[in-house]
Amino acid sequence: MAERVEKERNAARSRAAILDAAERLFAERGYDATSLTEVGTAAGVSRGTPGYFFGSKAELYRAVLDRAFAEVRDAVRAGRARALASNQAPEAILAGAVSDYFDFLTARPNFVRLIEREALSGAGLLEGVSHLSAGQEALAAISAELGLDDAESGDAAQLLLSIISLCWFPLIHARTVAPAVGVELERSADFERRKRHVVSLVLYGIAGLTRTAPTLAEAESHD
Amino acid sequence: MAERVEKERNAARSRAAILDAAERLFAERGYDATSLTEVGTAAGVSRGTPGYFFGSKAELYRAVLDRAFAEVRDAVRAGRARALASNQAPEAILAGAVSDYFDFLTARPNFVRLIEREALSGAGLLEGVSHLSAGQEALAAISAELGLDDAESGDAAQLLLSIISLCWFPLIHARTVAPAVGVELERSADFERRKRHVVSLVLYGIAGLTRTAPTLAEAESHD
DNA sequence: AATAACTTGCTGGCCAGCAAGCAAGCCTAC
DNA sequence: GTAGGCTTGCTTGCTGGCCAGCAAGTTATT
Repeated sequence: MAERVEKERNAARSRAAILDAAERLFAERGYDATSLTEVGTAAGVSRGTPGYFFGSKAELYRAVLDRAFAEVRDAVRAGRARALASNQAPEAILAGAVSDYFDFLTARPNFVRLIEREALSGAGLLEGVSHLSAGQEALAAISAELGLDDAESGDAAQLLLSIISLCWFPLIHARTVAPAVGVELERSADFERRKRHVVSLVLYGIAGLTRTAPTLAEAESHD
Repeated sequence: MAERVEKERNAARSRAAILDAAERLFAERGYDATSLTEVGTAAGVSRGTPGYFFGSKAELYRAVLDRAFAEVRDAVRAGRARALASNQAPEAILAGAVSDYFDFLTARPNFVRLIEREALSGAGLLEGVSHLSAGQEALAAISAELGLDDAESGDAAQLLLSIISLCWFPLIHARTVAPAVGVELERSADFERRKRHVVSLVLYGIAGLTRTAPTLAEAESHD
């Protein structure tokens, strides 16, 4: 068998391997529960190499986050450009965007888990990161799509947050809350059904929200 | 100064204080990042007392989860009973339930964070816990409320999961995703606005979903 | 072309620090 | 005085950071 895998020295390759391994381990087990020894082993290098390249565990973690955010930001931009280029109706574009976002997150469980862990840890690192721009771009896109002016963009932000909530949640709670309320999310067909439900809900919601004009305060009928 | 606060021996009191402190610390910092020394200090007992009462760190954690779940299950039952007793229209009941659930979670950040951390850690402990019953009860309530029979209860489950997603997310991501997309959640007025949006979205969604009869497959207009 | 001087990728031993768990013992209420 | 509530001393295991060192290049000099 080919035991002669790849043993030539290659800093770029090692760095990338370490980043990959660290991203997976940090996402799966969390920062504290991941040792640099494990990262090194998973990356096919020695215990000391992660420290050699990244200085400290904290800096390695930071590097993992930076790379992940950069990837997401690029994807959001690409998706927005694609939506702008197409000449579909606003509702179809929205439906497509929601569907694409759902798929995007589903394909990147590491990213979702990393952010989730960050949120639980106080999110100190996220504040400085350039991630905000991706959200702002998405918000502008949705406001434009729905034809809302600045005064109403608060509603667009609320809607965007709802879309994110709906796409995000199944990825975290596929084995906790979802089965507890009778939603299976084991097979990909289950995820497809979930996605269709989310898209439908968002579309019906938009229809209702835009019908009820500027502010939607009077939709409330409770206490 | 009154250094003589409360020094009488009281096992029940100490147990409860340890559970309270552990719940807070586990929720805020996570399992790994919380030491039994910290739990003891926060509970006003010594380093060794948590171990004395609960045997091990893992068993203490388990006890924290059990107590939290029991509280939630009771709250769900109480809320359901209240809804059944009232004679409001289905939509009003749903709106009230969503609003109440939103408030319930907002008042229990520890619970939300504990479950979130469990979900990220593989959720081994949640499978056995009696938490499932709360979800099933809520599901039955919603199905009955919307007048869905068993064949359609899958849609009710999807809707329930959406409601939970929408109420859950702002609590986790008030300082991460929410500000990134332009939704402020700092003050309670911000949370009120968010709650109103969620209730509206759910109501509009229900209107759309129930209008489109048994299965809502054809609501899809994308790829 | 050959060799010496130097850089860079990577390893593994060492150490300080901290956490969990155990066990022996102290203190208080009965 | 004794049982149970509670503390404290200690062990053991593990982690991250530091560092010395080595080997595989790379550059400069002849």
